[in-house]
Amino acid sequence: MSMYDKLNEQQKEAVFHTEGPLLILAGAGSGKTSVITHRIAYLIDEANVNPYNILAITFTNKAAGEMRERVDNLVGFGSEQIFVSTFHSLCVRILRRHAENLGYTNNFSIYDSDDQKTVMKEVIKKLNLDTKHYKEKALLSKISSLKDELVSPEEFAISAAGDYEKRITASCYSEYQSALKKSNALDFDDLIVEAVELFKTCPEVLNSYVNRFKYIMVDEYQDTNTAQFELVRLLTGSNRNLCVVGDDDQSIYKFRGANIRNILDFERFFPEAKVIKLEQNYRSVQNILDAANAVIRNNSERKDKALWSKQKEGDRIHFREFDNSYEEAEFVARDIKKSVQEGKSDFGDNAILYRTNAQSRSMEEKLVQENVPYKIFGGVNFYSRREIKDLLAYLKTIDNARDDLCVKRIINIPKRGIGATTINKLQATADERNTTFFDSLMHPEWSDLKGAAADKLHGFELLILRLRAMAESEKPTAVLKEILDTTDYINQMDVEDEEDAENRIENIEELISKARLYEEEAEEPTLSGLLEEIALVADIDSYDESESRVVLMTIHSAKGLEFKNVYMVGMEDGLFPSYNSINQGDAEIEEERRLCYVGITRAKEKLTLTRAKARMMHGDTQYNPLSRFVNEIPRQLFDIAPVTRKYNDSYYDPDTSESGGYRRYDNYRDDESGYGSFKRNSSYDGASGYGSNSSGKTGYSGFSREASAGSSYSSGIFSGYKRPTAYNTKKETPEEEKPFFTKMNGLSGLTKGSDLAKPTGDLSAGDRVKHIKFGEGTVISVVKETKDSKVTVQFDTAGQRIMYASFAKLQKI
DNA sequence: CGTACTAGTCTTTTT
DNA sequence: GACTAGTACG
Repeated sequence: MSMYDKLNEQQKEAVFHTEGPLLILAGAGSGKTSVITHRIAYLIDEANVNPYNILAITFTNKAAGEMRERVDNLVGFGSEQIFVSTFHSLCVRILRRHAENLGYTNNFSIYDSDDQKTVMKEVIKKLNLDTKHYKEKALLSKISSLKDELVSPEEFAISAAGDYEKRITASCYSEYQSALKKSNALDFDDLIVEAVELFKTCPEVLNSYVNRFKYIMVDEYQDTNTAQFELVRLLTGSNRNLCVVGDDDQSIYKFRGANIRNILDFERFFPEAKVIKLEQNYRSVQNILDAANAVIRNNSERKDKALWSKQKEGDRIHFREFDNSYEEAEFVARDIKKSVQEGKSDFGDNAILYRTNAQSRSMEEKLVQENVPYKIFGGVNFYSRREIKDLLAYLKTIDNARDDLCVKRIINIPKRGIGATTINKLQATADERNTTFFDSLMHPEWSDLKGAAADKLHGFELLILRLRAMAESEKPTAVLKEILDTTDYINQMDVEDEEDAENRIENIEELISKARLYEEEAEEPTLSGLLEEIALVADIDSYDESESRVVLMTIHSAKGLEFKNVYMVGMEDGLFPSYNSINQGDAEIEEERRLCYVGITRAKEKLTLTRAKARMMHGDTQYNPLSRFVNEIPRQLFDIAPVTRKYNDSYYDPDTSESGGYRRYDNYRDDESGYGSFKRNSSYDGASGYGSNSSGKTGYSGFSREASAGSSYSSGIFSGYKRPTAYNTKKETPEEEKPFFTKMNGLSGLTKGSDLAKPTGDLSAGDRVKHIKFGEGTVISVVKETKDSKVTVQFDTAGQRIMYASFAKLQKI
């Protein structure tokens, strides 16, 4: 029996079709990954294709790794030779090699969105534009979509000629590009655009890649934009062995430039293309599939498909409605806990999916309270934390001398007495002489700076030069440690309190272990390589399905994943679909609907939809009607059907209406008394017994993004918590490598003011206490330490925790 | 030059 | 409500 026997007819057809263009329309859960990996195996084993000639492009690094692993299991050897990568890392690899052809050096920096903003802000200033009217974010998003469509600054300038606003945008675009180029930097979009540019201007370079990549596969093809398509088209060359896999119903990245035409027009570009539809779903039970089909049916622009399954009917879809988001979260947390306790699932089988990252907060709070282990993906990026950005800016400065942005970021970190005045002078000189900022600071006399100011600059210059020399021979981690040592960074950080300091130190440790991991795994570790890897990771890349923790993420992030139990929370019009899409029109609603379809089809066995009648948004309470998508699901599929209502029902009265009515959206924003903005402040929260948050000013700020159940977390400050991290938690730093920071005075220099050591009242064993996050509990023991007391508390619902009294804000009751 | 306070923006989604 | 950038003042 061969490994291809378990494939169905359509899947086999796709696997065995090796020559010529192939479009696979793969419905959700139709065994798409299996087809891709088997096809690669078939190419290697049966069609005698050299693995070296295969290129597979995926959406995330995680998907790339998985694909390689699965191919590895199918073919005996050679899978490491396959080039599996994301669009962005593929382009970086190519560009590093040929950067000179485009006027960059091969150690170019990659700018993230924060960097982009900084650059654009300077552009706006330089062009003397009104900062009130011209927002860097809006300009950047416009520029980004131009790049997605491969429109150059010059081309856009021509098309903008007659339009004043457009002309302004055009000049910003052009200035922004030259600023990047001067800094030897590329933004995310440039990676693709410049690779295409390279191929168009250097046919011999393109040729070398066409010769190498004789067989190309693109996963999640519905999410490619015009630039990415062009790249693939060029790479395919005359080989024409391009296989793309996608599902137009799962296209959810239009806002990022994804062009649905790429899928709809594939056959126009490749008239000889074979098209195969995979319509049998292997993932979900029939009820879930029926719900998904019922929702997506309401979209008009789609390739016709009919998902079917041989699976059993399964559970009904669960629907629950709550008064507010706290009750919603509490239900989900308890429902998961119950399911695990009854042996129906493992924590890791459960996923909580939401439309916006902000919704993770209330979920997190209740999960902590119920002692449910979880992991949140997305949200604030690990690498955008201040201390991490600082250290990376040092590394980038060392790596790429032309990166003005980074130099300016760290020139006064830690404080060296080099202020805005000096920086402005140096920048002016740099502009005048058309050189880099660093060059300018090496010659203070150019800017008429002497005495103390010049000395300080000289000191900084020497530091960077020394570190740069060190980087020539030493590993990135050694350089990183040297930076921390010489700048005394840890002790110089200005921190809010000890907890903040702990947080940041852990983040820095995390960065070091990430660098160490990179050094161990990379064939040829370099500083540029490390920085590149950091720039291109996604949070989701660290998802490990073998971990026993509830997964929290946006529906966008969940694409491509599957879970036994899925909770889709916040099913409210205004949240999902979002206000923006509702105001914009049908195309946007259809995209939201596809998102809903993606969410539903993540579930294998159990799908639970929840909705809160009242929800805090932007600081005030919103009363949103039930999501229209829930109404699109036939009521017989639910265990408890939602109260149906018509779209333009009478207006909503929170006091009398049982489950929310529906009001038209026309100008809801202008009409203060209208839909959506009933301010009732804390009275509402108070009534439901969840008002605690308004009093504690720290609110959730000390909250972790990762937690684990059980008592294994009983050492270290703020036990029970792990800091936010983008990394695989399985790879803990080995114990013996940890003491790195102990030589630096630890925390002693960090503690600011005396309020930290102030006792929270004398606690002793047996006292009943209340904690802002864990609720009530009993003190087990109190251990006095030099500055503080370590208190062990047995919480009624959140298990046993050890915490420092002064930070825990324990209230005696 | 550095700090502390204020005002504005944000929350739709991300490689 | 939370975070950030910008500004006024010491």
